[in-house]
Amino acid sequence: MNLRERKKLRTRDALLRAALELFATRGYEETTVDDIAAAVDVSQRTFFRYFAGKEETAFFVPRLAETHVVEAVRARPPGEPPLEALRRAVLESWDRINEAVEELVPIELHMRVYRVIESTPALLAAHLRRAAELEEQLAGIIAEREGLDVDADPRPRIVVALFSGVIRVTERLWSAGDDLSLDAMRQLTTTYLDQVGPALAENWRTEPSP
Amino acid sequence: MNLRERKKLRTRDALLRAALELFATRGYEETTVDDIAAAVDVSQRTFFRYFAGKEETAFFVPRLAETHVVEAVRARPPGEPPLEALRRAVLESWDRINEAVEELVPIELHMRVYRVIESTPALLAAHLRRAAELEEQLAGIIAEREGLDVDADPRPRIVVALFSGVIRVTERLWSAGDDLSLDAMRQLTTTYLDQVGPALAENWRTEPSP
DNA sequence: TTGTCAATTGTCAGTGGCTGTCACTAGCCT
DNA sequence: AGGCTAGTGACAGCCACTGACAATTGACAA
Repeated sequence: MNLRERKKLRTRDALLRAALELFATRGYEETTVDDIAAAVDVSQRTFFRYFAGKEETAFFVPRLAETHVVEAVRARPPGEPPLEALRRAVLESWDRINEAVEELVPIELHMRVYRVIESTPALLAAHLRRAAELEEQLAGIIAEREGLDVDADPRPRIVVALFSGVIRVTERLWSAGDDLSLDAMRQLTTTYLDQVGPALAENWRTEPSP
Repeated sequence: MNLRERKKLRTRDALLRAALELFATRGYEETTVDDIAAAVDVSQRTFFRYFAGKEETAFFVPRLAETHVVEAVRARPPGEPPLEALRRAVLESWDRINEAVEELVPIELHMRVYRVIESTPALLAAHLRRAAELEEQLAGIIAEREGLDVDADPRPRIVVALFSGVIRVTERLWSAGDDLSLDAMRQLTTTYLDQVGPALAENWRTEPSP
């Protein structure tokens, strides 16, 4: 790796960390891009050469997490019922996610930023839009697993919608609570998913759609 | 009603209609607030005295619809199972929604704007955030119907999350399709809800939570 | 009517996010 | 060593949005 490229990475990471630190302490709206650039001693223009916008810095870490979740779902054994696959994938991927995140920024910082995301209207909106895109991706994967056409059979999109809905609820509760540990999240998620599990058919194949 | 107040309403409606017309034809990002103000021949500052932001004009009509849905859910007989109440409330409220909308702007225009909302990232994000707020409201109503505490029992938030997830999927499909009629929407919604219905317990009370 | 008061509006100036342009500098490669 | 190019800073400009103040317009009483 070049000196040039190393320098670039260092600048990007510095910008990222400075931004997150400022968001977590001062708040998102209260932080200007100039503040971030100044904290790293680069021009505002340079900031925009590394990130498409202020928002992107806030979602840099979540993006990592999403990637891992998608991979985890893809890695699930094909025999597993869809909802089960989603559940296990999510629960299992968190450990690896945590590792990957820690390499970039302290998890503790990410946690604080996550709370900012949930409590800042503009960021929450962006978060939900990203979640919607993830849903679309997952629906595609589920459909493929089951050998279905996403646009012909409603079920892939529906399970994913149901599943994501529950995840959203737990995310919100978790970020609002005072135990921000991984275990708390896992606990909350299983509890909430268990409220739906018994109510959903275990296997589509034994119950063909009309 | 005063001349003053009548004039105000006229200005607001003119701004609203001009904005929606411009969004529908030119696109949201391509329309500046100055364009909207100019179309009505008022200053940009005046626009911001009627609407908190450009976004608000795009969601003026959807806000109406949300109000009606909430009322429709509130009006459901208490004996009805939660999911059933939500389903009927939504399906039944559309007629009244359509009437109320038509008094403000041509429905056809609203339909076109809705497509713009779904296809403009910034608007889609805002739409999802609003939907999340609606969910919270509905969860409260459901909890009250069932005599539960929203924060103690997960079920209200979960049904609403599941229900809303399905509605979102149908909204997207509907707005992407080429039949923008009410009947098409109703058809799509019932079809999709029927895919979940049999999979969810009919009544919580016969199946107490753990 | 007319004069006074209050609401509505326009103008102006300024902030913050974001983009295009251009010249310059620092690292790369031969 | 020196030309090439990626990365940067400086500057100008667009757009959404806000605050402050002055001008205008409708409301209402004398």
